[in-house]
Amino acid sequence: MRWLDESEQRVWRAYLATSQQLWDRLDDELQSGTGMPLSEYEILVRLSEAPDRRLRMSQLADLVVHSRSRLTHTVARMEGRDLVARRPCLEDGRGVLAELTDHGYQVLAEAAPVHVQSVRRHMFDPLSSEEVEVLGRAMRKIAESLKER
Amino acid sequence: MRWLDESEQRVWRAYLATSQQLWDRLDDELQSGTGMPLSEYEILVRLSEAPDRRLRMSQLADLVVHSRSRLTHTVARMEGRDLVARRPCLEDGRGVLAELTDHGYQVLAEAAPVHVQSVRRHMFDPLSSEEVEVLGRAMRKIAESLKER
DNA sequence: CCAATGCGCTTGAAGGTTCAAATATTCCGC
DNA sequence: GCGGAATATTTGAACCTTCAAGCGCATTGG
Repeated sequence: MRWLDESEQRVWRAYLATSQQLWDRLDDELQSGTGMPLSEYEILVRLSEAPDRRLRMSQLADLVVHSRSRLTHTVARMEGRDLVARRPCLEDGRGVLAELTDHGYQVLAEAAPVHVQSVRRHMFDPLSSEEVEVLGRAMRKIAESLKER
Repeated sequence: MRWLDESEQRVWRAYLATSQQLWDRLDDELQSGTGMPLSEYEILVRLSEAPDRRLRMSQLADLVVHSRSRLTHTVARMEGRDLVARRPCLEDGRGVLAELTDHGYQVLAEAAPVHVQSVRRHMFDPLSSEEVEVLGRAMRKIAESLKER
């Protein structure tokens, strides 16, 4: 079995710590600007981009990388705040559609600039365009490899 | 206010989704191999590297990127499983030292190969050495920039 | 000295996520 | 069509994290 060498170790730890810190910061900035956690914001974004602002629960879960169960609970809470609504799916009686409400759209429209600014400031501004490019490629390669097995 | 363009958008989403999936996968593989979540494993690692296998609670919290409160609760649970012990800090009566127990060390030693293999497989194997290098640099730059404000 | 303020950590409750099991519907082979 | 396996989602309890408040020790300034 092969261990990580010094420099791999450094990369791995930088990645691990920084990815947490970055998430925490973006989440904080969004929450203090809008009261909404980043994980819920992502749900609004995905719905807003879908045809008729609707998606099946499981598609949505995959897009935002949540478990089915987590999404069910989260959507239930968001439904209570009138951000999304649930509708039965006509093509498949087992399915449920989550739909962005008008109010949800409003909230999203207010939150978006706050979030975009955070992302720009903390992720893109510190990096050269070459670094951004390689980072994107690296993440896509990792994602690709995660799909196998 | 400047929005993200197409390609920035792609990078950002690839980063966001993949970093979650990667964490989930590493966590799953560690848990199914050892029963321990990755977040607790990280605590054992940091303690094992500290002089006398001890660290102040707040240093440890910073290293693993947990809130103080979260660390208190987690260490309490781990203490119950005899992975760590708490000792008073002699230099500062307010402080508490978390110390790795022998049993904790054992558990760590068994878990480490499982985890290292996951990291190698899912993070390093898919990337060229140039990509690894740039990824490390990019994450360090982001971390640096997060420190300011 | 010793009050006042701050720091390090903990507490308990509220909130969110996971886990295993339940429900309902569809799909498949016969 | 019908029974059985598979799929989509939900449920509720256990578990973990966050949040606000609290406790005790340390430090500082008068």
